[in-house]
Amino acid sequence: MTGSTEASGRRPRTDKQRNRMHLLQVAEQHFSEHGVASSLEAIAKRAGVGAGTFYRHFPSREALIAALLQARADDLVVRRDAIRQQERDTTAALALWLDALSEWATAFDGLPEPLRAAATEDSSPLALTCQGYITTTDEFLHAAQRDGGARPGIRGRDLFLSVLAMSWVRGAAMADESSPQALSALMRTGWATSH
Amino acid sequence: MTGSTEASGRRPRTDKQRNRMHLLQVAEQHFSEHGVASSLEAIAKRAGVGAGTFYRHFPSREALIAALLQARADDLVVRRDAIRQQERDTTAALALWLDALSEWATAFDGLPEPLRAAATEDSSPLALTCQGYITTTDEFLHAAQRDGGARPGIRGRDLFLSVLAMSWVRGAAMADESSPQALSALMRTGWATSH
DNA sequence: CAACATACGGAGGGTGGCTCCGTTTTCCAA
DNA sequence: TTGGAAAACGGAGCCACCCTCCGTATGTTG
Repeated sequence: MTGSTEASGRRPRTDKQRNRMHLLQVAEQHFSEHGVASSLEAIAKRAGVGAGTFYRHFPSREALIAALLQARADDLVVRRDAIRQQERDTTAALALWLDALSEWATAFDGLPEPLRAAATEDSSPLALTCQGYITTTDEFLHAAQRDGGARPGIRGRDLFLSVLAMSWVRGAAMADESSPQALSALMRTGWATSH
Repeated sequence: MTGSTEASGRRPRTDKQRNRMHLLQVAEQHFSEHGVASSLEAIAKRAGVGAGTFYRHFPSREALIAALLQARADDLVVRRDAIRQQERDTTAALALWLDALSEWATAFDGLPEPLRAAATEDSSPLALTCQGYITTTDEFLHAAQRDGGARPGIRGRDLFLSVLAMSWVRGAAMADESSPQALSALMRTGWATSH
């Protein structure tokens, strides 16, 4: 994936690769501690790198987030495939997939915000990622709808956005123990059929 | 309400009142155009007022938002009372109230964000406002639950947060025509009983 | 119309995003 | 091995924004 958009014949310089890796590690740590809205300069400094270098690697906050999520994409694909193979009940499968998505969307504090933006703006580095997961959601959803486990008239996009919304609320409702659970249940009742 | 927390005997200076009114008008306009996350300095400048004056009137963005919402509080109270009197079906009443809340929460772009924060942090100027509406939601909800129109095990707080979440998503899903509707339906299905 | 309280203005300090360009490092070919 | 072109780096610097502080101006009251 490194240098995917570069058409040049020469492979990237080693110091570049090294810096990129290091920045990603530091960013992962920093975002885990302070959320994705925290200072990018702080990350650069913590990585012992100039601001210029940082922005050359990741031109925007979203680009950095996209790069970090890339690493977790594999996990999600694995879970998706595991659900597909192990869970024959399409309704349960959809529920499991939404759980996985929800977990993914709360990997960092404040993550739902840029994800929501990316789900509508095509120009974001995160847009492609979101689009992929929306499609996957659509697949699970269609299967469940075909089997009568999910209401018709709902689209994958709606469910994806709902997951983001619930994850967004969860970030605030942490103080309250039971709200996240209640909200998940409410959402599930929303898409599932009533038997 | 003006000067509610001031215990002084003397009434506020006229220029202060004038500035406050003017700032509120300008802020209303500016937030309507650019959302509640836009620059406060811009509002001060647009109002022809120094930064100091601005912050003396509204020490924080949240304080300004709270003041702006204060004006709309009357509307909501009127709607609440109208629903209580005119709608005898408690389930429909709850639905109407949630619609009203949803409209309120989307008065400005980006409003759900500070509202969510206020719903959990007591120290916010918005906290009291949110708490009041949560209580009202609880009242409508309890009535509906008593009549079997809403599922048990849900709390007003959960519904309030759900409304915020849906409003939050709506801000992004605008490009898409049907998503808001789909999400509202999904949420309603979530709290209503199935008959 | 003092003189006192109150409010105003805007300079200025701090933070953070992002750019630009002189310097350094890497790499490859001779 | 080495010369030099290409690629990256570093951080000074600019801009936008938040917010505070204090000298100045303006109401207010006796």
